[in-house]
Amino acid sequence: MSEYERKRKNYIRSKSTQKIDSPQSNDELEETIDDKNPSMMIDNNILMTKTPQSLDDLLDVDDNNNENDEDKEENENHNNTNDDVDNDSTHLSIDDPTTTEQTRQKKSIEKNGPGVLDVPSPDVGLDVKFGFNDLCPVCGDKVSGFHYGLLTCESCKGFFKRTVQNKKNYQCIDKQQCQIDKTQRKRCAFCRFKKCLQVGMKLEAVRENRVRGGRNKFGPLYRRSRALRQQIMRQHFVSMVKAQQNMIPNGNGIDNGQTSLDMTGNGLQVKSEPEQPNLHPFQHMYSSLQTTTNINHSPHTHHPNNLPHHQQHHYQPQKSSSFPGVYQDFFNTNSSITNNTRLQQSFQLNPFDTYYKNSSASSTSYGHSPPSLLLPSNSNSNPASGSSNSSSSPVGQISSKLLDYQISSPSTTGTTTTVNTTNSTLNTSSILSTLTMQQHPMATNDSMHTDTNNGISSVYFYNNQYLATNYDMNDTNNIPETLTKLIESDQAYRCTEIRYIEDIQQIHIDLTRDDGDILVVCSLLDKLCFLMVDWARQSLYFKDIQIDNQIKLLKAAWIEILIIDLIWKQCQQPKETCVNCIVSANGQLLNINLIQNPAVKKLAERYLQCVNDFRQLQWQYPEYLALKYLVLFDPDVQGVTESSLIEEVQEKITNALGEYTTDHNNPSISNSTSRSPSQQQQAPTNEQEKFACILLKLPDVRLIGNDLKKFLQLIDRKHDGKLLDGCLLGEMLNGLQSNN
DNA sequence: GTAGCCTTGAAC
DNA sequence: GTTCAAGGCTAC
Repeated sequence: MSEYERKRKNYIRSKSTQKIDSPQSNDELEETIDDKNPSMMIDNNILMTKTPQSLDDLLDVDDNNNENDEDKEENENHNNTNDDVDNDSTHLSIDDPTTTEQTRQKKSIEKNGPGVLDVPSPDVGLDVKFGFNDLCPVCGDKVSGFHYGLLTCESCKGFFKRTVQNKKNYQCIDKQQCQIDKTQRKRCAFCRFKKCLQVGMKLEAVRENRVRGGRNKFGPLYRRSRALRQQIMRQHFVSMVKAQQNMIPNGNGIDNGQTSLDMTGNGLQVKSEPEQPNLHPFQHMYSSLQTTTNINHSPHTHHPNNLPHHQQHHYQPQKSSSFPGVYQDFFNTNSSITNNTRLQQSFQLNPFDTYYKNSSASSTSYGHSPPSLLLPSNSNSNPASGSSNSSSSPVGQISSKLLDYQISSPSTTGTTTTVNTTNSTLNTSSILSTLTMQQHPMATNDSMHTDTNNGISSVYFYNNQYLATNYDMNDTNNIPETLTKLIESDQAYRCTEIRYIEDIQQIHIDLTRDDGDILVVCSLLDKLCFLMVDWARQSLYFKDIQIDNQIKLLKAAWIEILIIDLIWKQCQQPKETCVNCIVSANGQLLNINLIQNPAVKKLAERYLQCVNDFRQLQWQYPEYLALKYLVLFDPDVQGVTESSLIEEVQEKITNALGEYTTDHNNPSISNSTSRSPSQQQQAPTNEQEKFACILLKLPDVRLIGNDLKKFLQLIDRKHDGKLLDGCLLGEMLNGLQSNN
């Protein structure tokens, strides 16, 4: 019997001795509140007195039942209190879910009246407890609880503990890419441990002094993880309920706006077994989200230098360390645990580093001059091109021109806006601070139409790179309001962005150069940073956040947003036209076979794989936008003070994305006629999984972003920090440090 | 070495 | 007092 089952039985046993009508304890209530979005609580209260009018209503009912394991059962018991449900029925929910479900639905109808059906508890209807909610992200075995930062099985917990405590040094006899699952997890300890780290298990949670008992400092993070998990479960549940609606006879498969599940007279219809989803990806998504929220932005990052003093000796990845080998390899290859690359500079771990040590002669010259960058042809669009700038770095000097232009660009509104710097402790010498405090020149319709000869064609040309070829802007049917707003906000920005596009498009990258044309690449990235900040500071919701928090969010998310933008752009190109090529932001096709640095080439290959994965998902413009916002609005970013507001936005967008993917993933619903032939050939993704699959790509994006950052930092270091000195890219690369 | 179960104790 | 995520124990 697993620990989980034992606990479950113990729990049921303990419940059997409780009074049925015993009130919920304060602790339980606090935990319930703590794990939920406050808005959900309000909705739940409302739901107590009204008929659910939408799936969201139903969802919130589900949420009421959908606590973490014990909490969930707790709620079930309390929800059933009025029904005088005995403990046998609770027990039956394990052994005979069908019977229990029928009973539950009957009781639900009796309790709520006709037309109101409680959403089946995941425990009995969706088998969440034994589904994606309980699969170890490392091996897929059954989860036994939170261990070292995330939900894992007992064996991986033990394995992780043994490895860290005993300073194991594993080796992989293959290519360090072994499949880790329940049956094969013993085969390769190296890859198993690697996966443990990749999914987010925390080294620092293993106690150096081996003190038993007690709780650790991750409590709040664990709670947040639970909240995220519940959020995902809710979305998943919406997908299934909607899919199920479409399958119900006489349901017409059409959402006529009356989305409440009126099962009057046939309460068991909903019992028709929901299509059992492939649940495993959700577990990975969950762990990925944990990775997203807990690793890189967490104050408890894996990085050794962030560890408590008493644990530091565990993680000194220096050659003389008593803890060598495996950690060096993982710090080297697993960027998910090495966000703060600057702190790693004392040890050589990165393949980029090795390469550049071996090829220093080719990487130190600035001899190649990118004329389009250093001397923007359109001097009119750069009124401050001759401005003074203290930056002496090549990229910094280039950036200053765009920065000066942006700072000096007049507001088209003709009004003066006071920037909200309340409570701000900004370092106004920072480029990012300066940019975020700028009043944004809002778009006007004129900006699209005044220049008939150049403007519109450019706008269309440019927008065609960003707007989905398979997305009809006029088709706003079934688009959640939140996403509609995002789209409007994004479109407004695209009109202003045109000012910079020409400058970007003039860039030319020559990959055949010995140095990979790194200066030009950095310059392009630097400009993209400007555009990204420009985009963010006028974006919906982001404008409402204090500027110092805006800066922190941007510094945490910038590279992932850039990568998502690039991937999106590439996805808009027919696959056949860019085989083995990266579609650069300047429109250039970069053949990765021309990349000479093997590490960079490998990174490029991973990027293209990621692009391919997104292609297969057939993600659409609203989904792309939502993903960017989800990356940007990360409440776990270190030092952010408006976490609840940010989390609120995150949840809002998550819900909207879930709703949209459910409504638009069905090829018959989405605008399949406008898909490219290559897209039509792609097998449509299971509609119940698309939401998860999209979010599942975020860890990949993060890994690619982290490796890219490491690469850029190494390049900069190779040039004594002068390559990116004084430019926005350099500032972004320094991450949160400069802001703390 | 693995993995299931047990014990512990700080946080709640 | 309860919870739950640590470490420990031990059969395999």
